[in-house]
Amino acid sequence: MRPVESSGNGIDVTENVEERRATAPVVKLCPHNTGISCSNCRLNDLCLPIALNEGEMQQLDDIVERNRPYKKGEHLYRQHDRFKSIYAVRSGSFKSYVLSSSGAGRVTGFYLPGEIIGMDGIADRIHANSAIAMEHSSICEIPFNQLESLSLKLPILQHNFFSIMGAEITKVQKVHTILSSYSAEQRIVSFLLGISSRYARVGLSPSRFHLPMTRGDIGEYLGLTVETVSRLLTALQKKEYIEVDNREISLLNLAALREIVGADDI
Amino acid sequence: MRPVESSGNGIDVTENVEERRATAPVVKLCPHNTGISCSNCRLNDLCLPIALNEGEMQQLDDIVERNRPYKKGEHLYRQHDRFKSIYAVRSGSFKSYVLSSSGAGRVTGFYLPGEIIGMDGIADRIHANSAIAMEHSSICEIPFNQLESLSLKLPILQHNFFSIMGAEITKVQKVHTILSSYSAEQRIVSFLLGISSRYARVGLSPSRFHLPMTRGDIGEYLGLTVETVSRLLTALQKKEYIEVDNREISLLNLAALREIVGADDI
DNA sequence: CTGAATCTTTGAGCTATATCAAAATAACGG
DNA sequence: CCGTTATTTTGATATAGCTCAAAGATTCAG
Repeated sequence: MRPVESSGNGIDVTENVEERRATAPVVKLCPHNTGISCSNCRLNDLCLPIALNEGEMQQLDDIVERNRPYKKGEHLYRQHDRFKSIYAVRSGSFKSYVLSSSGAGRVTGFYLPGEIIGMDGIADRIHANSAIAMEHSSICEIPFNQLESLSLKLPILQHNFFSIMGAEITKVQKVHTILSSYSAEQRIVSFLLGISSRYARVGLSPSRFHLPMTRGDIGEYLGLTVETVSRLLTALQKKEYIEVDNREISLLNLAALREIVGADDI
Repeated sequence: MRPVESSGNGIDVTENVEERRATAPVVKLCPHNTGISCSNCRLNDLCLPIALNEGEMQQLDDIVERNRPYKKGEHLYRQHDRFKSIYAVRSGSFKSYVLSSSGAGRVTGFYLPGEIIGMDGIADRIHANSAIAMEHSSICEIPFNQLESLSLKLPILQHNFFSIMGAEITKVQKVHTILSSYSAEQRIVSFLLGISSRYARVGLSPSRFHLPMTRGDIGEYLGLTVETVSRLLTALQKKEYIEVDNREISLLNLAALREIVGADDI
């Protein structure tokens, strides 16, 4: 009944990554591996190094720190920590969240492979969020001061980083629109379509994927309760727009889903 | 009954700016004036030129274009326009918004003096929003390509712009939290406190200010209806936490307002 | 200054989503 | 493998904020 093995043990995720890879060339490397470098990273054409030549990429490579993998539940940084680095997700996934004084945390973002996390600390050198691994994950740490220095020497790198920050602004603004004007159903669908295209970006299937986050996380992120998230996933399944098997999601009727959010979404 | 003249004619705003100036040194210059330069701009210590020396500021000045003022309702740029520049608001105010295919626009941001608008186009070189003057306003246009080039030469400028973009990310993420977890009352109060501190930043009174936007704009921004915005402003007035006279707002009980949003806000 | 258009307020009722409760399922540490 | 804990689902009920409606106030063009 379960079509794809769940990622419980933190290793099979890696296998899924290769297994579900769609179009991009497959490089046979464990993505958690620390022996990797930017030039042989399968994500280098959608990360900081885009369009850098070999020599430039080498210079970037020299400042990147590839730490040990993070276990599920480990923090990358915590709210109010001094900001030191930004991080590129190499494998696995993270969520960022804030704790309100009233106790309850609110999820502010999800970060999938090829995405940059930590930019919430750039402005005032203090992280505004906490970031935690949702599964066994690995990252490339890029010390920000060194990135700034290198960006002065490599115009393309500076340009790329401006673009990455700009994309983050656009992405968060999009969420603003979703939260301020979409119904619960539209939020969920928009979320699923967003995850889908983010997986597609790194060569994974856009129509069949594993959600690394809980229903509760999704609810916090979208401003809904767990119950509403659960009910709506069930309802969408009943309509045969999606298939839900715990955290495995299949998008069965893309056209209908796009219709729900109104075509200008994602 | 009306303590401060409304900004209907687009000129008295300027007068209010000087009149309500609190602590920063007053430079007697019409803020709409085009003869201004970064070095004598009263906003230069909270805009792009922070910490630049005279020579550096001159170089920045050389790429800044100071166009004619914008009349209320004029567009600075429109959704899908080619991205060319970012803009620093020198006086007046703008709002950014997106149009959904379903017709209704949604306000995505408000931009007050000393703030930068237009970063929504950096990532893919197409503006994701439209931007429109909410009153008679003037801006400094900074062509982005030239800003990038100059940033390679002036480390402090590069640093400042990274910080400004980082601040935009943090600001929009904050709105995410507000929309996903605050009640209507908390949203309104948070909004008022936010406007207050943004005015304070440019030396205006934090406790008494003019709202340049309509109730409808506020509602779209906060994911509420006009009616709810209106009702809640009335209710807050009834509690004597604020005083409302059309678009003139006085914050009467800061402590109570902060209590409502839960202390960790703003 | 005048009339039209826009914005704001207020009321009455409705509904989408929250809340509360509890059972069913899955994940996890030992 | 097993008991515990966390997550997910489902149901019943409550309510915050929406919708519809209409009057009042303000702004704006001419």
